Amino acid sequence: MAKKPELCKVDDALEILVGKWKPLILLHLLNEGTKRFNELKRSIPGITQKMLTTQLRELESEDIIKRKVYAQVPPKVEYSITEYGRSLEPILEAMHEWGLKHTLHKIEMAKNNSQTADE
Amino acid sequence: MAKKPELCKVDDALEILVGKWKPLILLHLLNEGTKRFNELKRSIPGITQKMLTTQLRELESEDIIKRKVYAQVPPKVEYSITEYGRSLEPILEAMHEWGLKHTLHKIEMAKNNSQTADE
DNA sequence: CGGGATCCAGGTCGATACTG
DNA sequence: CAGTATCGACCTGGATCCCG
Repeated sequence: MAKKPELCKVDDALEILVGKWKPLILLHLLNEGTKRFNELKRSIPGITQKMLTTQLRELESEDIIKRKVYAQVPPKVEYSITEYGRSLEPILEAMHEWGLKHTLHKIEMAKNNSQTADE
Repeated sequence: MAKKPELCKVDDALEILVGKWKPLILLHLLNEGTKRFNELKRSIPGITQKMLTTQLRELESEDIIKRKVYAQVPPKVEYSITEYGRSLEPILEAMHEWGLKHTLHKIEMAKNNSQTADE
């Protein structure tokens, strides 16, 4: 852990990951490689076209994903993880593992609280 | 990486960490142990009392930090990381390291873009 | 097919003032 | 000292409609 709070770069990493759909988008591209726009849209139930577009654009602007446009009709656009973006995989993995434990931890906390409340 | 997107728990971890001041608060408590309310406030320039209070309350509700109140006048309240909260340290560390690299990566990208623009 | 443009609701955050 | 209460600005995200 860095000893100088004023040099803390955690927020820089968070900015990349924060966004209602970004973790899911990254998960799909990491697991399944290249995907087209509508493939992604179908893979992520509930997302709107607008949100998919904006979140993809934000990830692209940070060089996390790559956008490849084919000059043809009908249009074809493919998205994939960049080599650089793949460096986020361990962090996402760690957060997922922690999230799993946290789910169990919350159940434990709820049990203890109800016991205390019963006394 | 989990193969089932619908079971992705990254967002659960993200929810704990997201908040304008939470990484900084955690960093201070991880590095320096127990701290009083106003000690934290002084350690984090720019934060308001309201924000410090609400972010501390949120972290406390997830069992990440512990709040100890001394029944005395003037009031004295101490905050510290819980054992459970300490399990976040590797993730924060990884995000900090990634953030450092990302800062350099952005500089590289900016160089390449300006070169391309010059052509 | 893969978007862009617009409008709007809800939440986050900051400034300020007050309190036991 | 360690909060709480209130108000308002800003931003994110959702719904909807249009376009090459």
